[in-house]
Amino acid sequence: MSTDLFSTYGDLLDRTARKVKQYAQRRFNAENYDITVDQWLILRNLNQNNDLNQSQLAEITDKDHPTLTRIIDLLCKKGLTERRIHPADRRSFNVHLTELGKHHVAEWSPKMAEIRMKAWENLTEADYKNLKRILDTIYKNLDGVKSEGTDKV
Amino acid sequence: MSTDLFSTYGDLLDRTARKVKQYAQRRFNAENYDITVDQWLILRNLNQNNDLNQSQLAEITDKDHPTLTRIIDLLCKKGLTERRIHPADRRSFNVHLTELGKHHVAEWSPKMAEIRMKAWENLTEADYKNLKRILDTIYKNLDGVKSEGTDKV
DNA sequence: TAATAATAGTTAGTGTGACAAATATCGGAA
DNA sequence: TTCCGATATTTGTCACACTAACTATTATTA
Repeated sequence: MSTDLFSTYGDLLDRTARKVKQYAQRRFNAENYDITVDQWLILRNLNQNNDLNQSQLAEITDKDHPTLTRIIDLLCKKGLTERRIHPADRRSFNVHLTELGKHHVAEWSPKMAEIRMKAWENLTEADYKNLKRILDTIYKNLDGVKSEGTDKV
Repeated sequence: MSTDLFSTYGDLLDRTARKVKQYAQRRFNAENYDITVDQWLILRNLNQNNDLNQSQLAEITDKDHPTLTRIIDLLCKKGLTERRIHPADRRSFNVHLTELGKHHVAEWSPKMAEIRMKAWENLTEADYKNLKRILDTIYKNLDGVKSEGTDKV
């Protein structure tokens, strides 16, 4: 494969991901939803699977632990989640979506879906499937190669 | 189009872009290249088009101005670039790739290309073209809608 | 049981992104 | 010439990503 042709896919991905996030955030702000895109990701996952501990939540949402710690801090400050001590393991917490949290997820979900759909104008379901396949392949190609060539570090 | 099907493309994009960046950064570190992925993007663009001012550079690289200011600060600290006063406009600088900067671009480029290619295993040129078309369409769909619905903000 | 390893989570440091506001300068109109 | 709206860059603040180091707790095992 030609090296040149593929040389900038990383920048392309980066700039598109940023655009998507930025667009969503602006729409959130416009609706006076006091929430960030990443915080919403956590809420959405908690809504489907409440009372996970932070490690499980980090796994599901592809966030690293320090990042998740801070996001949970912010969500707790807003009263949308709370940390409940794990009955059997005092090292870990169950992250619990509060009633207020559930309320906002229910209230905001329709608009969130609408906001997301904006990106798909002029694109088809086949495009989506292709995109998903390609991105998943890229992810897998680069995943789990943490130690490769890192002997000098 | 079904709303559910497309609901998580944002997370998919975000996580893939992060993986690509993370992989590249680890390889950079493994090679003892004292540079970040975003700094490299700037260097690469300067190499093709030296002595742009920061606004032009921000435009080309899709960085906002404050971010670019800080990246240039870091590159200047490393001696890879320097700010030269614009002969006609004292508000702006020409960002100049130094000899050291040029040297590193030349030295590092082959490895950078190799690192980028890793992501494309099991994928074809047609996949790349599709990916580019889809991401560009998404970008355009969301671009220039800054003010839409932002009346409350 | 005491020492050790592994796990859950937090904190700190650096780099980046978005946004708002400040500063300096430029260019044109009154 | 002076004023005023644009332009170029910087600074400050908050949020997130990644690494490394740290605390507390649990599990292992000698």
